[in-house]
Amino acid sequence: MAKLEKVYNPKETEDKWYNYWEKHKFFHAKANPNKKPYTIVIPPPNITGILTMGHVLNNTIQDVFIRWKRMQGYETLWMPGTDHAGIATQNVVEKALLKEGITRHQLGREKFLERVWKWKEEYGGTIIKQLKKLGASCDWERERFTMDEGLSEAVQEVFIRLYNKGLIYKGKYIVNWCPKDHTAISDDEVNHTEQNGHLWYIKYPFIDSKDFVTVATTRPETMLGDTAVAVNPNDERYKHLIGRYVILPLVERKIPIIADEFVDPAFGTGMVKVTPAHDPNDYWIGIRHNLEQINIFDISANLNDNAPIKYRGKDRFEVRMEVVRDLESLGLIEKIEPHTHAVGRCYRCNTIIEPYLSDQWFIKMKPLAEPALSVVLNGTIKFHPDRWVKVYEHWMTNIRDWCISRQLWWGHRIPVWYCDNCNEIIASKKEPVQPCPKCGNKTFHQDEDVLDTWASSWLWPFSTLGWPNDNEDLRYFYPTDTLVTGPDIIFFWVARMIMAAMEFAGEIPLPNGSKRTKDEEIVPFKNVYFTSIIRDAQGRKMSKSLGNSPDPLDVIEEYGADALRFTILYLAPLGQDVLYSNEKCEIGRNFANKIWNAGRFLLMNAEQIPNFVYKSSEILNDKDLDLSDKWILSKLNSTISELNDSLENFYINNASKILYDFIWHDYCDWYLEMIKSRLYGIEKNSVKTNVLERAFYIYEQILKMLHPFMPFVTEEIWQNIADRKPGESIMVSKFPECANQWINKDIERDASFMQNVVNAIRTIRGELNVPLNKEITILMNFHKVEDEKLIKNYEIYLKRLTKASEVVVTNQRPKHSASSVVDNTEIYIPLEGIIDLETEKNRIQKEIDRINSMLQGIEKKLSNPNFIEKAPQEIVESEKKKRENFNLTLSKLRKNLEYLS
RNA sequence: GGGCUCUUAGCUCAGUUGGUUAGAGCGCUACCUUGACAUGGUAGAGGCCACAGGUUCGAAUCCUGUAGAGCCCA
Repeated sequence: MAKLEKVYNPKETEDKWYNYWEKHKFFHAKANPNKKPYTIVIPPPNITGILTMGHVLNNTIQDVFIRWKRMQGYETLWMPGTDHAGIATQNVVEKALLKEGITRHQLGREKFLERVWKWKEEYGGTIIKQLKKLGASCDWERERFTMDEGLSEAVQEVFIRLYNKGLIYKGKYIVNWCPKDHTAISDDEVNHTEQNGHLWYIKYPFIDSKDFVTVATTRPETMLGDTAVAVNPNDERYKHLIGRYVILPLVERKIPIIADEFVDPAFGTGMVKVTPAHDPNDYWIGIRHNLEQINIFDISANLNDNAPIKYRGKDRFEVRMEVVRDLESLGLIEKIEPHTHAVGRCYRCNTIIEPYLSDQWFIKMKPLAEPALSVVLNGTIKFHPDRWVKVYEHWMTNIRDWCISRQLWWGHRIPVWYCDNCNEIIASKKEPVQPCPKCGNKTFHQDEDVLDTWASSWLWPFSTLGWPNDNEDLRYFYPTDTLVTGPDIIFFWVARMIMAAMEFAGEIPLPNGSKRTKDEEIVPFKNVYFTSIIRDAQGRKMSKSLGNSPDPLDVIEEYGADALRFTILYLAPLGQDVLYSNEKCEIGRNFANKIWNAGRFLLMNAEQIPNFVYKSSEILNDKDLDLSDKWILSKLNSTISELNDSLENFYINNASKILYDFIWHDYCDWYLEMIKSRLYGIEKNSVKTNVLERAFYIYEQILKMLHPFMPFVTEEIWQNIADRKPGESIMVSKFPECANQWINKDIERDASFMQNVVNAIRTIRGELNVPLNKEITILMNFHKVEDEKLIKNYEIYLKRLTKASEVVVTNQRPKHSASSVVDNTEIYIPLEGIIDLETEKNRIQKEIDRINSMLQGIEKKLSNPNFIEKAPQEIVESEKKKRENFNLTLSKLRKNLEYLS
């Protein structure tokens, strides 16, 4: 049999077993009509990314579910892959080019894309390699990429169908423009932050008098694009001005004063400047009043030729100061007030967003949102924790159209062709071969823009399985079961996946070929688990600039992947943030070591019994059972049951605690300590064999339960405790099931009585400083004969666990002894010469006080007639029972105290 | 402005449908290298469950309000 080192060393085992699992294709799933499928799609990490603590949490949770279901006999697919991340990837490659002194424009679109693909081949797999270090049991043979041929086809297919359905349209609209990335971004890619700024009050003189009006603005530079001044139609102060004209200073443009409901009379002066091309609200005012839209910026937000000559080519913030100076010199600044307001920034590069008028493609979201909202509200899709339903509902009911075009080169090019002659729009995957339906021309050019990256990831749950092409895997593995993701992408991704699925997945045939009709057959997943956010020990978000994000690979190197996995699950309650620091991984490391050493203990004992060989078996050896065995089997089975319940209900953190407590405190602290009595005692070898075999069996059940959480150490030990054939693995063994017949509350009560007696004696030893090397005698005066019988039967345990030489039953209270009362059984430890009377008296007095205060609480309840009358009978009864017991205990304690005096 | 979460031991947090002696890990104190493990064992100290009302026989748990912390949306 194997010999284990004293301390578990993860470095020697992790890569070995990961390679073994891959070699035997344990991660690979195949459609199997005889089994139920269980599917998870990975939230595709960005190819520019490296593994973060957030990924560790997210993917560990997925791996736990996947490994657990796989062991339960499901055909389990964890679909992996990566996301092409349009802006991020383009930025990375552009930066690399810049080092060579070239821009992407010098290189040209085609050559640039070649470079991006080359970059992707070289570096794009980093995060995938890192996931393997973590132990992720993804089906790597199926790995997908959002720019794969198949996924690209899905994206084009969806665009064309939605376009033909009238749900995609193109138009000149004001969008969020990033002046650094030179692209539009969608509403939810803009982060709003409060910022200190100013409110400038600017005078606009009337065209026909020396008088003026005053407008207030936070962005004075945009006045160069103003085409009106607006007031609220109900604002009595300004009613008479409506229809008059003012001269726009610096520009000398004549602009009207108009009335629009949108204007808030309480803001500033109640008069606002209107810049339809550079403010979303002004844009709609402009549409309503048919105002001219004057774009004053170029794509970098420098002033363009629509601005007066002196400002052209200059940056927007430089021009802001210049405009203010120029207005001041003309005496047109009335005042400047400090003002805080929300400023939108690009989520990728933090540049301040410029509302910008441009040609963009949009998806009409309302019709897609309705069915997607109802499947969440009616519970077909469940969120964990469920409070996210409200957030989802709010967003879905106020949904706005999705700007899907991006002015980038890296991404899915929009499958739209324009007739070179008449600009007719034709949506098509390939260049049209038919002449233009409008003018008959035969040459076309494709739209220059690409699609938002999320326009491919929203199809992920079915595009990764081959959609739009029908196939067996798609029919079998769709829909997926659980999605594990961060709440920060609930709108970007989760909501849109549900919308896409409700629109398209109904057409996927069921495995038997029939049509999907029920919601639960169409939705992309049944459960969404929203993970916590990992913060540092001070509660700050992990960020590059703070340098407070540990590299998970360093952590794995130092503590082991199992330790990291277990620790992060142990720390992460559902829906709450996690405060993480590397030292906390000691929880997981120490736990792994504890389990390791329990295995080591069993193996060492196996050597002591002649001819003992542990043969792994699903069958429990139930010969020579005693209290400790029945107790641990009862505990084992209730643990299995609670563990499965916790996992079913997504209380994964609770699951980790259940395992920790059972393994450490029940199995190691009590059970292994108790079986030592028989293993080291005078029992026959056959008894020792039975006891040890059972201990091994329970241990193997433990390893299996723990495997989804700590895959490496459990595999390493599992392979060592018995002879395993090549190709066997704990990861494909059967997950423990609860055997109800072993759960026995009477046994648990008896065991806990004995444990309480042991604890009471240990407390005496501890508090009176009686070291373990000094053997003691235990005298007991029993309250119940059954308890007396019990202790007599199992006095070997009592002796071993308290280091006592004998246990004597007596009804005499000896002089100079320490005492305790457990379930009204009195325990005396004669300590002549050692015992400090004062210490012992204090100890007993403290116990008397404690019981007394509890008793008072109970008396109070029982003396309340309302309680007797209204509380359920069994509660009243149990309180009465408690009162009786406490009174009895108290009288015994008091007698003991008297006796010492 | 609207919405959501959190506030329990020195620290980080459990406490899943109201009745437990309110728990764990870390940290702290004392003792212990005993034939799995010092990455260990045994014991101990430490809590008016943020505050104020209310519902109830009974509230850490349900409701309302207040204060503080954080997040999301506009």
